[in-house]
Amino acid sequence: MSESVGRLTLADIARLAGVGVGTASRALNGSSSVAPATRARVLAVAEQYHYVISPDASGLARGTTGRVGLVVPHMSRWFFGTMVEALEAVFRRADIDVLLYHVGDRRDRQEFFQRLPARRKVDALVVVGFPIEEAERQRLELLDVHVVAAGGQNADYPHVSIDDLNAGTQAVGHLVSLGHRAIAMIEAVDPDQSPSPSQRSAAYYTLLEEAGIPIDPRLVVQVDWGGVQGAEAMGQLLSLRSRPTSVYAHSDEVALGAIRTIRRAGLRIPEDISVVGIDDHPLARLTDLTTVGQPVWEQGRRTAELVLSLLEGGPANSSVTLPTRLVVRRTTAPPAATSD
Amino acid sequence: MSESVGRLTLADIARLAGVGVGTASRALNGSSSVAPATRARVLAVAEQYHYVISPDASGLARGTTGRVGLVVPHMSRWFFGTMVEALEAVFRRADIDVLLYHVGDRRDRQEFFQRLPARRKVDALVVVGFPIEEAERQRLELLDVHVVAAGGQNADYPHVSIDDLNAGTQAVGHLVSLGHRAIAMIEAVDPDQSPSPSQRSAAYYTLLEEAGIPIDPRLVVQVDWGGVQGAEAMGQLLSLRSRPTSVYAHSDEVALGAIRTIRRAGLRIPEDISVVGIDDHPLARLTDLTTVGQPVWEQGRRTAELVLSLLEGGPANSSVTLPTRLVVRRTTAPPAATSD
DNA sequence: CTGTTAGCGCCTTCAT
DNA sequence: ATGAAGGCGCTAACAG
Repeated sequence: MSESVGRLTLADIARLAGVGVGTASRALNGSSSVAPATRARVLAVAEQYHYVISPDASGLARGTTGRVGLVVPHMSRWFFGTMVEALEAVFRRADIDVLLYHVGDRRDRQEFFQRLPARRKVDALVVVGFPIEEAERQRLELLDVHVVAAGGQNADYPHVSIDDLNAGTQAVGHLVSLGHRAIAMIEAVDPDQSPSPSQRSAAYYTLLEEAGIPIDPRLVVQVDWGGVQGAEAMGQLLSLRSRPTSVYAHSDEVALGAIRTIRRAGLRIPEDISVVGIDDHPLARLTDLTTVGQPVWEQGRRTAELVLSLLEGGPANSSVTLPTRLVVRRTTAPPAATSD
Repeated sequence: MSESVGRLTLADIARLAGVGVGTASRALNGSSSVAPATRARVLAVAEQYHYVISPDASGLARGTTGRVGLVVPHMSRWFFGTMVEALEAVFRRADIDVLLYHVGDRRDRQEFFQRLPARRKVDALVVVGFPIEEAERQRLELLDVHVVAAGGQNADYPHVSIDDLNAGTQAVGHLVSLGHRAIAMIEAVDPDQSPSPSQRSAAYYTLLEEAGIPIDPRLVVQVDWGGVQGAEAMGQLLSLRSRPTSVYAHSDEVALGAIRTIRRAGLRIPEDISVVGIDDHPLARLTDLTTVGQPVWEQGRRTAELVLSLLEGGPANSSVTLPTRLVVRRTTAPPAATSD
């Protein structure tokens, strides 16, 4: 014999099992119309020779890739990592492979949409955590596959995310109802994204207005996403003549940075200053940070399920908004009584 | 005309450009032997119709997949995320796609090696951050592709990583040279991994012995990887009759948890207790944690390059060990003078 | 340099 | 239920 080496093909298995390639194929794919005995024989041979069908050849003939692409702007951040984990988990169960596309900075991103490296390689694309611009959307059409967005508002595509406006309202509302009036906000923007007007910020303005609290522009600081930036922003806030009694940060990571600065300045939390973030990052629990939790894993899971549904011809208009919830821990309290 | 809809094929492009499929193929693939004018024409047509070659069909004919698989035990942790980012960056530049396989817990892992979902789908496999067991190694042979390990000692495969023994030595050595003798160690083990005897622990024992410091088993606590676990371990350490003057944690995340417990207990760092970790996690900088930095991105980059080299027929025995370096910040200091 | 022709490994009618 | 044959989209070897 000569095929002791090299990869066996379907034809080999068929011959070895004494059937035609057609039957072999059907048997391996669990097609209904195959005699149980025949199937067993084929399966046995395949098993014995450690044979598995070539997904690429199969896909070529079938017209599908069996893959989905994930476009992610960050990998080393909890939110995105968790999201990817959830997505992968669902896709894996459906026997779909995950192709990873990292678009770190603006250049990566531009190149991704220009070259479209995912062309002809995926059955669907999941965009995680950033809004698609119109020009990008047009490029994506060339992919000619389903596109869904996860964890970011993307009006153009079916998406699953949280209600940022509501999340922000829960955070700021908590501060307001605690009696705070000098409420600062640290806006976190992704330096590599178009600085879209955040709903998390909108919540702040709306709520303060409703509470009859005049907006003090000096209490609003905008920084790049991240702990160090949060720390710096807080430094700025502390240097203010009339220091805020509370801080609303757009994310826990930023909040943690702020907390560090506050502590270093010798101030106590929450006695002197209250801090609230958004996310319910694992570190929030560790540091007793009051925050607005968002179901990250769930967002990933639902997104993947949405994709699977679309792949099976399901309706394309089924976006999902998941609830967030205020998690009160120990970085918030009523403001200290002052002689103001 | 009829092919205004549906995906164009190479044959279409060839016809449209007035050449044979062979020439079209060569032109698109940048093969040398094609008249500049001809190539230009083909490229123009392809461009005009937004045509790109089918990677799967191409791969089928060529015998390669153009993909590599990444096997990762965690996605939401900084170390792994960064690693993946680095790997992806290099592979992308080489026009190689990245298939992601997440093996979270032991069951995932077992299933991965049992089913080998990557079979026939990748040209190489990169195992990130965990040691391969013998049984698993045998299964991997069925993949019949290059396997390389990143960020973990895998004697069986070419790998790039740091020298854990050395890293630990730098950390503990720092404490010893500072004058500490009551040095505690918080060992971090991944609950989903085989609890291999860590070199980071070996460093501790060796160094203490060399310094003539008797080993006190109560000063060594083993916990699952993570901040909360580190915090708990520290609680245990603080409840000891003779409290340690310093703590060596296997990772920054664990160290940060420990720090939290220390602060909560009303003790000062580094005055009352020194803390040193390993990794140089971004948070370490934010929190002024003394640590032993390891070049994570670099490990990923080198690993990917090693893979590319292997794919081009390079030597298979070129493992790489990257240096770590002590980063002294503000959580370590000489022990307070006692009347001991 | 370029056109033609076999495959690459599998799926899917179409008959039987 | 099963075998035979055509086709999926592309590459490579061969003649020119």
